[in-house]
Amino acid sequence: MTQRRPTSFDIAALAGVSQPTVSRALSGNPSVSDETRKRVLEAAEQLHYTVDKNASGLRRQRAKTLALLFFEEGPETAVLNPFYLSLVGPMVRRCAAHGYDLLISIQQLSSDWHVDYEDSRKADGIILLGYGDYLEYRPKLEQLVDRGAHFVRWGTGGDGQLGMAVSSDNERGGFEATTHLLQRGRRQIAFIGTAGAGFPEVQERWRGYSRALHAAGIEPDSRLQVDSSPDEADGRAAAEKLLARGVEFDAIFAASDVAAIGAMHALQQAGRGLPEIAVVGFDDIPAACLASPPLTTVTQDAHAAAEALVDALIEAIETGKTADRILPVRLTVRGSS
Amino acid sequence: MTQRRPTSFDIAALAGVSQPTVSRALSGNPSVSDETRKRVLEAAEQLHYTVDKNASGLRRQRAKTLALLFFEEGPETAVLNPFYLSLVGPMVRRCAAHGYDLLISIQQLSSDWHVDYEDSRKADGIILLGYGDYLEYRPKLEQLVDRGAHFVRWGTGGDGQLGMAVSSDNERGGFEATTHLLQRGRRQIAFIGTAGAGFPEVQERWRGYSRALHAAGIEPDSRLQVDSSPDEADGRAAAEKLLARGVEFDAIFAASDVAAIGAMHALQQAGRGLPEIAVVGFDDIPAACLASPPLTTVTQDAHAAAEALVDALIEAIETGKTADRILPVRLTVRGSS
DNA sequence: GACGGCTATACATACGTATTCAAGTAGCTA
DNA sequence: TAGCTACTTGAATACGTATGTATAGCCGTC
Repeated sequence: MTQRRPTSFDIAALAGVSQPTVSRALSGNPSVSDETRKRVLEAAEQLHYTVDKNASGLRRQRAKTLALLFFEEGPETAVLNPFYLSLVGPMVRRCAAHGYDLLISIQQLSSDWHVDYEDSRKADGIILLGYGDYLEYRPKLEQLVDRGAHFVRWGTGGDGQLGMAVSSDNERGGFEATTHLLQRGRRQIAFIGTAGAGFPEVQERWRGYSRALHAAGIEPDSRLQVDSSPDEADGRAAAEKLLARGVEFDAIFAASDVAAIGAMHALQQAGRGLPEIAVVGFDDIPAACLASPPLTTVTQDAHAAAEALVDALIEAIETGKTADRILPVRLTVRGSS
Repeated sequence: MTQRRPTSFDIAALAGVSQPTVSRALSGNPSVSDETRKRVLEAAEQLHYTVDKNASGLRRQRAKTLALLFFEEGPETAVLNPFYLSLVGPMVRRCAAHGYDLLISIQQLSSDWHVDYEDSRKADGIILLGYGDYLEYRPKLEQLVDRGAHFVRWGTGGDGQLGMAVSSDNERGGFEATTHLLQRGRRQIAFIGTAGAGFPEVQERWRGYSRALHAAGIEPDSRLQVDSSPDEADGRAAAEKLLARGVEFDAIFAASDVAAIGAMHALQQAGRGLPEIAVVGFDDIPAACLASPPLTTVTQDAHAAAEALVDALIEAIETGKTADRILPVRLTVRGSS
């Protein structure tokens, strides 16, 4: 027997007040007397009343919901980036703490995602997660700005980029990882990752790597750099390429954990794993400590990242203030170095 | 310059019809003439009109949204189960294909999650993800049923359980994994996992394991079974316990990948990894193929699982039909066996 | 040619909330 | 006691859509 769910009128009747008073009491409006508020809350409790999201959103033109947008370049079957996935939990919790819901969506780059969410009032703001160069998406971001939409993206900010950005201190991470390897006595440190244009984060990591080498009086050797996307097979191929080149190297700094793990596999297969060649990754995905040896890596704090993204977006929505944020990183030393 | 977003009245004015006609034209109501529908669609396109979710949901008392509910037993910092996380992507896509949105939420077991979602009309149905025994939550599920809520859960169904269930064929998976090890010539196969009451899935996997042993004329040995939760450290501890018992064994079947990887680490540390002791896991989490050696495991098809959950729930919402679903599993042989 | 049946559209309304505005009450001063 | 303020509460309304009911036009039939 499913009875109709209670409305604010039912609460009002039970508490002996009017519907507007119920609304005010529940939303914390200070003009309601303590005594009345107490009666209303009791009535609401008793009837298991909860505010109707649709009605509330319609009335106040705000959904109290954020949309999390995963960019996707490959086919539909692609696995989502594990670091991004690890942000989901903390984001949901942070949203809940602010009284927001989180809506998840995956979008092909080619689609009309820019009209989807903000427009249909399902969400008050958008969190964009996707590797790559945001310049490519600039026209879409411009549309968002035109429509007065709020959004944050994960990635490097600065230099005329649109909207807010939250990112790790990639340069610092690259510097620390490389310095760590130098301190371990490594001298010929290879870099796996696509440091070219279009991958600003990897580029920053490379700059940190380069700075650390210079600080130790070493000139970066272009023969020790191999392009690789964050992908196990790609990392493996990159390491094989390095081995095939015949250039001596005693360590690898990979711009992503997944590539680092692939590289370790290739090294082990060639019989040149530890202690001959040390490996350091970047990201600290959950699988990093499951690898063997467990991967030394630059930890991006998923909690901090998730909270910064959510906080920045909600602040923009509610106060209009916008500011980029750069999060500290930390080297996590495990067995692979 | 952010102008007001267009409503169905704006479209109506532009197309020279009434607002109801716009609504009918856009929702595919057959009583609208083709000619009129065409004009309406053009006008909608021109103004970038999209239906207001809140108003629509309020009017039709349906949100066109599903809620994905992660159960959580530990502290707030706990990492979400990787298999569940890998369902998120496919679920989102499947929901989108049905015209639904997906809302994500994490709930402590103790909280009032049962009133949250369905009740506030944020979602038309709930997908429950969480290890453990649903009997424990029975009172909450009963409340959901009482209120006429729709929900599916991932886990074993049957025997008087409430609501719909979708699960892998756990018994079959256990059987295949064990048979595979037997075919590889292994005879003393240990089982890592809590097979007792309260963990019906693990229990089923154990039954498959047991059936395979019997089929080979082997009696399961209770000294070869160790409890373990799906956790790296726990799996490691379980393997150490096995080693300490001094009972001979030449293979391990672990009821979860994470425990299997932990066990492999313990074995390697003790110098008793491959080829001495083979390991097979269950789940096929993304990290399984990153382990070294890559883990042989029982693959639960995340795509199929996600689609089955979403399809079952939407069918229940829209047609009222409910039916449990059991998904086939498949052994993925990698290096660890 | 009147009437029934059919099609396509318009009119009116309801969904449940939040907020504006008005009104009522009590407390206080002159 | 009149008048003013501060504090609560209620009445009325709007948010944008979907749908039940009514209406207008049209065709065909006896």
